Amino acid sequence: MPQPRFQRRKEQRPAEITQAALEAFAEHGYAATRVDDVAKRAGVSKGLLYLYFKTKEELFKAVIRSVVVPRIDALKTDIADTELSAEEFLRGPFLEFIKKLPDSPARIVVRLMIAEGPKHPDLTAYYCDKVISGGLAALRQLISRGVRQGEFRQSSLDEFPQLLVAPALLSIVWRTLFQKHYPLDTDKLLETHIELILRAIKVEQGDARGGAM
Amino acid sequence: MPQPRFQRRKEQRPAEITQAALEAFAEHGYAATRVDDVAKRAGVSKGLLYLYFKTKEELFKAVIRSVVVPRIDALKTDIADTELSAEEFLRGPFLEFIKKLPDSPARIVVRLMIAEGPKHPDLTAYYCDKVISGGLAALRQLISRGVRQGEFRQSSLDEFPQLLVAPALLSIVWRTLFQKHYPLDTDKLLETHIELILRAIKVEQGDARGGAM
DNA sequence: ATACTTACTGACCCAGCAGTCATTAAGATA
DNA sequence: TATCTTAATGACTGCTGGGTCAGTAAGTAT
Repeated sequence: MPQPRFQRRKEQRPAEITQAALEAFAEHGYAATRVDDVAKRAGVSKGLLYLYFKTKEELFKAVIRSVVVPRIDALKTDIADTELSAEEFLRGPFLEFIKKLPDSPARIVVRLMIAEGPKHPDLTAYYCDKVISGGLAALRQLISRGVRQGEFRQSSLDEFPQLLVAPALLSIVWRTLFQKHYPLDTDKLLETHIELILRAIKVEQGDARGGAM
Repeated sequence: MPQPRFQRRKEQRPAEITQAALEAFAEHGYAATRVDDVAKRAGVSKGLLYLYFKTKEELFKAVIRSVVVPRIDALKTDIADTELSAEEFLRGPFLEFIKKLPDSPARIVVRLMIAEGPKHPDLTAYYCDKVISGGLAALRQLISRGVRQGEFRQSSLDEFPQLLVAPALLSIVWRTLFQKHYPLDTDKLLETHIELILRAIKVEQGDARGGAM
């Protein structure tokens, strides 16, 4: 009794296809990936793919959205709900969060957004709104809390929360381009960064804990 | 009397073509740019372009090289030759240097490298060697000098000079993607960053810990 | 069973583009 | 001026790959 040549699985198809597309885009980038290749990876015909996604561009947007939404929501609720002090949060959950980025699908999304973003203004606006504004607002809130509670001195950091994540972006880019030519311990880099920032913004106590880092 | 239909200008052509290509790539990215469009921008026929560059990929590599080489050399000699103290150098020439990046062709090169780098290992190796290693070594040297002369305390920063330029990378990316949705004063961001880093690594006054560890 | 709906297939179409080459004319040489 | 070299042209080609659609068969209702 032969296997049926295919199964009808209307529900799962879109997710399977975006997952396959993510992998293909990760390897070749958007422009150089053939729709046919995505379909093959998903174990599906090209025709079916076009049944779920009107164009290659629509597929691209769906891929970005599928990765982006869950992650940023996690960080936002983390910051809102935590019991930790601002410093503890930065050293703990926040550091863990940015450490994971360079090996997560976020890496692929960042590369895709940088490469293709300018050609897709609506997608960029969406990304800006969902990821950037939301994420930065959450960080700003965290820093303000630190200032309010006397942990941190007043500084320009709450005007530029981007500075907290800049090294994460660098780590992501490094991983995609240089890691094998020029290895970099991104975990340690990110730890060092948090350490430096905290040293710069913490209110000085009389403690003069000036040890090397 | 009509203008001659074209002029023979063997010397200038390559530079004109790479310049045109840079502009075209900046607008559409590498893959989506047609060679014909580059030729038109350069005021030249496609055939001529192929006389100077064997393939589109060769043209791409030439573009990257044409932008990258002069800039990084400038920074390296600056650091080697300066009379300034390390702190003065960071606040002065270095800050100026990274402030210029987000509006310079470097922005385009960064985008192109992130998008296409993984597909061109030899180019990435070249870039890594010329730009990254060189630039980072120069920065490491600057920091070490600061430590040696008692300006800076020993820190992990000289292990990760990347942290000095991470916000510049972020500024570049921000400019290419979000600037019009979500304006950012990158100059001020970079100033803030230098300020924070210096506060973190400067030996505190009255603190006599020198170079020895 | 039988009829019916629709998820799914894959051969096909054709626009668009990298790369070629026979031809043209700018400018050097004498 | 006549001759030669080669920078420069642009029409042409072959192929790649996005997108289509007539047909097929999996599942469902009766």
